[in-house]
Amino acid sequence: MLADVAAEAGVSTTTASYILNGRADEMRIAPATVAKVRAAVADLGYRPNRSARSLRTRRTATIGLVSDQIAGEQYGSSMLTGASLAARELDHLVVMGESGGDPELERLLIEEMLERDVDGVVYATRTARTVHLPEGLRGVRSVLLNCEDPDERLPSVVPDDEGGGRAAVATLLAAGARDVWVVGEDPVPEATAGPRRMAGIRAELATHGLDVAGLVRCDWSVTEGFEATSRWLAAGGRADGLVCMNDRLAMGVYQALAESGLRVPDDLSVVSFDGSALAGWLRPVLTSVELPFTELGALAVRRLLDADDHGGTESVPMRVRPGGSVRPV
Amino acid sequence: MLADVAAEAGVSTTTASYILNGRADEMRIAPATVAKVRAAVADLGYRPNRSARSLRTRRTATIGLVSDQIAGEQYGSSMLTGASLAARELDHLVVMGESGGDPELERLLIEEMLERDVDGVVYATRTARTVHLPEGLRGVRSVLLNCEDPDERLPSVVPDDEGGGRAAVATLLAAGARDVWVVGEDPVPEATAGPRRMAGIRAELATHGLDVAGLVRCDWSVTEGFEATSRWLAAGGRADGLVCMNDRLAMGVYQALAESGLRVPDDLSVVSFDGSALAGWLRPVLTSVELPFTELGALAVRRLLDADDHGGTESVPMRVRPGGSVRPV
DNA sequence: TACCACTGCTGAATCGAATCAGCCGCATCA
DNA sequence: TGATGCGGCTGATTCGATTCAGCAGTGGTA
Repeated sequence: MLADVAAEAGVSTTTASYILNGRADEMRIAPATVAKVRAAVADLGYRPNRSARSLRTRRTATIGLVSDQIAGEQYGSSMLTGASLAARELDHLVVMGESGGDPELERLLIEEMLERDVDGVVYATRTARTVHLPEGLRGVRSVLLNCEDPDERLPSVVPDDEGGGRAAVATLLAAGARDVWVVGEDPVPEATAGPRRMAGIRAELATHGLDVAGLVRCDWSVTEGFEATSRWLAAGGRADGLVCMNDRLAMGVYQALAESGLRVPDDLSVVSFDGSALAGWLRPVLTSVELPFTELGALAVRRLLDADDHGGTESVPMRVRPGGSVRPV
Repeated sequence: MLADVAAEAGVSTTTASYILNGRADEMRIAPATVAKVRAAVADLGYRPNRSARSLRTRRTATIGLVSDQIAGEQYGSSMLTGASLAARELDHLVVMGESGGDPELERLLIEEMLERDVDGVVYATRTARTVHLPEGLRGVRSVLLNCEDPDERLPSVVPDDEGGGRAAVATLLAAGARDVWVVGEDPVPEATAGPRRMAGIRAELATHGLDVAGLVRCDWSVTEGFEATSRWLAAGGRADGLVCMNDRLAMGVYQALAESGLRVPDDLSVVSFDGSALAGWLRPVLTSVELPFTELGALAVRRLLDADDHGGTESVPMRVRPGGSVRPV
C-alpha cells in the first residue's frame, strides 16, 4: 500500500500520493524526492487500491455499457470490441450488462452499475433506433450508441445511414444501372436505419433525375427476402440494380435470383447494407455498405470520457465494401 | 449512507450493517429492530456504497472476463450474453476486456481487473483450444471458458465436441447413410474442436462397423469449403453423407454441390457443427450440431462463483439442431 | 448474595487512499 | 531587524462501509 511506499522512500503518504497522481510539480516536490518515491514504487511493485481511491474520489476508471442485445447479435457485438479497446486506451475498463430487452432487468443493471460508481454509461441498442433514456440514467453522464433520444440533447453515436444509402446507389449508377429497385422495408416504428437509407437512396437517384423504380416489401430476413423476391420475379419483376436493406435479406434475394436463373452481376447488380461477414461468403461476394460497428463503439466511449463533449448526434460514415455483385463497367 | 439509515432507525451503524448483511439472526437482533431498519432503508432509498464495502471486504461483486476475441466473433459472442446473465443472477457484474490476441494487452487487462479487486476471472477464447494460464492469473480464482490448460487443474468449461461428433454421425446413420465423408481439418495445433469431433465421428461409425469413408481436407472457411469440395467432386468424389466441420465450411460445400447439380438432401445428406444462424439461412436449412455458447458462458460464471467447485473440465453437451439437409427416412 | 449466561445492542478501529490546512526553514526586501 | 514569501513537505481528517470486542440489563442457579 501507499504507506509502505512512503516509508520505503522516507516521505509521508501525502507526498507519495501527490507524486503518484502527477501533482508533483503543482505541489513543488523536489525532483530527488520524486525519484525516491518512484524507485520505491518500482521496488515494491506497488499497485494502488482502486476501491480505496474510489471511496474518496467517487471515480472508478470504469464505465458501464448497457444494451438490449448487442453481444448476442451476429456482428453488432463488434461495438463491444471497439468500446473495450477505446476504454483501455483511456485507462478505463468496461462493465457490461445485457437486458435482453427486459426493462426491469435493464433498470437493475443500471442501478448496479451506478452503485459501483461507474464514471459514465454507454446505452447501446442492437438495431439503430430512437429510444427514451431510461429513468435511471437521468443525471448520469451517458452516451447513446446506435440510438438517439429525440427528447434529450445527449451525445449520441450512430451510423450515417443516409450517406450509406447515397453510396449504395452511387455504386449502382456508376455501373450503369438506371432501373433501381429497393428490397426490404422497416416495420418497426422506432427503427431509423430503413427510413434514412431510403432517404439517401432517393436523394442520390434524384441527382440523376431518377427515382426508385419500385419497392419489394419484406422484412429483413433471409427467408422473407427469398420469398418476396421470388413473388416479385414470378410477377414479371425486372430491374438492372437492386438495393437490399441488409445482407441477410440479400442472401435470400440471391437464392431467389439463382432459382429463376438470373445471374449476378451479369443480369443485374446487387448492393446491400451491413458489410457483415456474410456478404463475403456469398457467391459472388456481395457489395455491401458497411456498418462501422467497431468504430461506433470506440467513438461512444471516447465521447463519454471527453469532458468537453457537449452532446449532439455524430454520424459515422458508412463505406462501400466492394464485392463482385455489381457489374463492372 | 448507512449512518443516515441507522440514525433514522435509532440504532447504531453496527446494528444496521448486521441487518443489511443478513446477520440479524446470528447477532440476535430483535425483530422489531430489524423492521425499523428495513423501513428506514426503504424510506431513504438507501443503496450501499460498493467502494466502501470493497475496501473492507476485498470483494466487489464483480467478475472479470478476458478473452482474445469473443465479442468480435460471429456468434461466440453469445458467451458474453450467458456470462452476463448468470452473473446478474448471482448479483455480480461483468467487467470485460478483449486482448485481440496481444499478450501485452492481455497482461494489462488482467492487471487492471485485479487492481479493481474482481472476485474472479473468466479466461475465454474464441475457438476451443488448449492454453497456458496467463502469469497474472496465477493464484487468482479463475475459470477457463472454451479452453483448457492441461498443466493446471482449473475449472474449465468446454463444449463436448466428441459427443457432438457422435451425434452428427448418428443423425446420418439414422437417415441410412453408410458412405460418410468428412470435410475439413484443423490446421491449428492447439485447437481441440477438430480432433475431438473426429474422434466422436469415428467412434460412432465404429458402432456400426464402419469408418470414415474419406476426408476432404480444407480449412474452415466458406471459400475453402467450396474449392476443396469442387475439386473432390471433379475428381469423381461421391458419398451419401457429409460431415462438415463447421457451418461456414458447409456453406461452401452447398455452393459446390449446387454447381455440380447435386441436390441436398436427395442426392446426399449434410450435417455440420456450430448451429449458427447461418445454418438456418441456407437452403435447405442445414442440420447442425449446436455449440451451446450461451450455456458455456453462464456455466463458467456459475463455477467461478461456486466456492465448492474444485476444478476439472466440464463438457457441455452439443445438440443436433435439425434442418432439412438430412434425407428423411 | 454472588456468579454466570444470555439477549440485544454499540464504540471504536479498520480498510487504503486523497486532500485540506498548515509548518518549518531559508532567502528576500524594506 | 523584522516582516514577507516561497519552496518543500507532513499531520490529521475523510470517504462509507465492516467487524471485533465488549457492555448493560435480566433471569436463573448455587
